[in-house]
Amino acid sequence: MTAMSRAKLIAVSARLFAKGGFEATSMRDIAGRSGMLAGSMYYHFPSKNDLIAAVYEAGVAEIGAAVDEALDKVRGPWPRLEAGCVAHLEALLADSAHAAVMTADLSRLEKRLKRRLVTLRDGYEKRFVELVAALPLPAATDRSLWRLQLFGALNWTPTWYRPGGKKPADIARAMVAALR
Amino acid sequence: MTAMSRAKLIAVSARLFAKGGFEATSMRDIAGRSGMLAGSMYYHFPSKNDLIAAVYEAGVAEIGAAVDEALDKVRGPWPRLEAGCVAHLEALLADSAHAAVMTADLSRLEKRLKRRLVTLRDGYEKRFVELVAALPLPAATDRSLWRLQLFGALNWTPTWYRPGGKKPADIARAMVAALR
DNA sequence: CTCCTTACCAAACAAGTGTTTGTTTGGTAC
DNA sequence: GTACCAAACAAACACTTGTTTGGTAAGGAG
Repeated sequence: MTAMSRAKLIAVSARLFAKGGFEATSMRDIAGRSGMLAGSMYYHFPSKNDLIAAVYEAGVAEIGAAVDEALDKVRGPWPRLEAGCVAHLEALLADSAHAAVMTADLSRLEKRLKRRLVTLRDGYEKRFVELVAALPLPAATDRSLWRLQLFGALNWTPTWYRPGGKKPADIARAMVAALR
Repeated sequence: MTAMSRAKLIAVSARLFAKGGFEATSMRDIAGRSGMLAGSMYYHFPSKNDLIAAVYEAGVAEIGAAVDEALDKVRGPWPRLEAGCVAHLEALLADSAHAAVMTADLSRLEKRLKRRLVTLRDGYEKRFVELVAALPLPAATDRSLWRLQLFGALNWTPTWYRPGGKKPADIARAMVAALR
């Protein structure tokens, strides 16, 4: 079935992209771990860029769904922000997940592809813009910068996080609390 | 003179590494912008990894000196942390500087090289460990996580910062203030 | 004037890149 | 049983990568 191979390629790609970045991961790497040869992937995806886009889209969909589900259960501005951040960080640090590609560096991708991915990412981050807008923060607060600060701290965690220490959810909660 | 070409290669490499990462920047890129051919660089550096190490070392030295100088002028735990963060962020966002390589991703470098760079980086960050240790924070605060949160927010800024908006120093001050 | 070092060029190397091509396989529909 | 199609293989494409090699102009030392 087409769908099965396609899904497998996306899953394998997500894992490799998250670990090594887009450029350092070759089509042969992905193909090998998916049980096929590099050329065969071009039956499923017309180019590497299209594969990257598909993986990113899957990642955004996954983390977006996780955050939305978490938000549905909670009421009140601060608890909602906290729940969103917990879901966000848990998705980022779950090694088997697609979502980790979201912290990948987009700067050296082709302009068209980059625009597409940035649009996807912005659509996801809109949730957090609204969550921050609902907070009762001091009037002088630059909410845009405040959100970037929170997001930066969360998105930076993959660079230092090691399984076995504090749990992702506890990290996220502590970070929200520190900014409160 | 050896020293001149060497310094030029390091400066050019720093700029390109900061913009495109280590892997995406080729020896031919660097050589071309330095007025020589790729092979000629091997007179100055035995390998690309050695060049990377030299650039990183220069970056750490530069940002370390900037932070130390800023700290010398200020007294009191909070003002000192603020001054350190301002110097840190200004060095990161100054496009001509070497220091921006410090936010580069080290994960896919060779293990030996990575260890060397991590050691350099830890030596630099020690300053901030001490700055945070001196703060009068609530007893329950996890200072290690608190510092990682601050550093993450600062180090993430290069991904969204655009010249023309808030000045780096103001961003750094706002981030310290938000965590206070 | 000769010798030697410095600093570089020009050209090639093997390995790896994304991608294209022609062909083969297994299965399903008429 | 003949057609067709999905899905893959095998091999090559042109190109880029870090690195190596042999040669060479410039300049100072003896």
